[in-house]
Amino acid sequence: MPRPKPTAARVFHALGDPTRRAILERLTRAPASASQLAPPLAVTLAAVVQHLNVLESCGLIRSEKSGRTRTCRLHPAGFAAAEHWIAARRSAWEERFDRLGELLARPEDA
Amino acid sequence: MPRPKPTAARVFHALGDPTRRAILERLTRAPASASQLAPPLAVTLAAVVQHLNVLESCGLIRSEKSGRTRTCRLHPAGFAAAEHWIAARRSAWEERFDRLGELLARPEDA
DNA sequence: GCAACACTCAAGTCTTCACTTGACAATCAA
DNA sequence: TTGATTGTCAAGTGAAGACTTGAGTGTTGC
Repeated sequence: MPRPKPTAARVFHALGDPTRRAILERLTRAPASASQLAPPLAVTLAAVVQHLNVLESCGLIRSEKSGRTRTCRLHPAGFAAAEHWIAARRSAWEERFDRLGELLARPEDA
Repeated sequence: MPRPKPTAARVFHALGDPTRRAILERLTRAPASASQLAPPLAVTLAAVVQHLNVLESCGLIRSEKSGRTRTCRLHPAGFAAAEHWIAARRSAWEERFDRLGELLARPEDA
């Protein structure tokens, strides 16, 4: 099970797919196995496993195998990577906005 | 110019593409026109415009045309949608985590 | 007016990727 | 041991979408 790195790029790509988002929504409620996740999604077990690999490879979930079942649970590292990316863009935007406001508020004595 | 709605689904799909993320990075520094954005991206102007349409349709940027040039700037609505989605998942996860901690910390007198 | 510019639109190509199928491995339970 | 369960692997298919090309529209400046 390769665990490359939770970069924002990988995370956003992972979050772009509706099936994967549905899996994450389900896992916010409780950990689950692949065979538990598949039925409500109307896809094959094999497809679910592929999605789980994507999610795990970018740090959004962790899974551990005991016996023949693989239990998956949310992992916040991937979420943090995405949040940081967004927050950085947002703060840069707000900073520029503030500077603009300052400029506009300055008394026009120039 | 259709402006459907900044849903998290649309935003994550938009953020999943590296070229679009590069455009957003560029726009955090300053507003820009399509022809200004294209050269460093090594794609056609037409491709850039397609990306801009995607970004605008999910609320990540706004653009206004004056004369023959279309100026694009970041717009925080789309970012907020994505942030809210992540925050909701994260808080649900943390709440469950807290309950688990409570359970484990409870004196084992049962 | 005319040429250069900035963008728009409509096909069409080509790659990526979500999904399925079918075979296989490992584990559990009777 | 045997059969059912759970997951893994390897192709292969089909659709979505990123990108290009080429033609066209409106704008600016000479």
